[in-house]
Amino acid sequence: MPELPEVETTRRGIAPHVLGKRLDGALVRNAALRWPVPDDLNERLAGQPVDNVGRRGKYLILTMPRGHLIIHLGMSGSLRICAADTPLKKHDHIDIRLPQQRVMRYHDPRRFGSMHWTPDPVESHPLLAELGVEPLSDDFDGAHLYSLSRGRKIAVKDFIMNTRTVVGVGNIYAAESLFLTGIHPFREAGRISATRYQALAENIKIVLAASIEQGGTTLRDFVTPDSQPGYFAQTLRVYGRTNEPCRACATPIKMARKGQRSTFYCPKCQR
DNA sequence: CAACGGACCTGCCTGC
DNA sequence: TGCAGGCAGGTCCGTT
Repeated sequence: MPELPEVETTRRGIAPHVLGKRLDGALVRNAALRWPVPDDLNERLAGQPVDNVGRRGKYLILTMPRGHLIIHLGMSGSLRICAADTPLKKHDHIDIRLPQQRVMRYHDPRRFGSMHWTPDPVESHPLLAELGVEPLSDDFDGAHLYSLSRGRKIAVKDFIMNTRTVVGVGNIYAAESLFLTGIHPFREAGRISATRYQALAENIKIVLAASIEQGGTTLRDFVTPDSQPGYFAQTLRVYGRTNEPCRACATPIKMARKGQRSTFYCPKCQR
């Protein structure tokens, strides 16, 4: 489900309900996520106030005096704030218990998401330590993409989706930003000019920021913690638009599969 | 090293 | 109506 805009939308949604609150532990109904949920999660969280609600790439990070709760939503995960006695839906795996009988409820049908606890500096956690730059930071620009890509034969779409290159760019926003820049998704990363990478970096920032403004992209079931859908889907130019006319030149949008993933592009606008 | 495909898991949609 | 097959927003890991 979530790429960076959906995770950021989730972060903003939960923050007012969680920030500064003292957690009353966790209720783990199903610990079988992508990695096992720590069996002492309840004891780790109990009684601790949340000092910060942050994000690194697609990881949400709740910082407490004794450590950090790290949450990844995988493909189908979501968080929702509700009363503790709200009837359970299928795949409601974990409740993070808040004051006054409220909970932050983790729902994840496919269970590709995960939850971790670390008492160490969060950036040293193995899953975060090797992550690339944040796309909306000043560290991310065309020069960064250009220098990292020299000598690489990988397709540019795979290159910008690699979390060591830059975090947060998933299948939707990779396709969209390449369309805006007029770059074919299968072009070799090492054979793209500095000028084009400058434009690509700018378009990645524009697309991600615009989607965050719209509350993310709801394709099937993404909703914010307050149960609102995102509205960026109506802005998509190529993703999911197979055979529909290109918004720039009316050529039918192509869909191609590479590995397990679909990619969408305009065969005329993107070279 | 870099590149690529498989793996994890459930739900939903299509077509026979 | 039932069932098989394909597809889905991520990313780690093993193999070439």
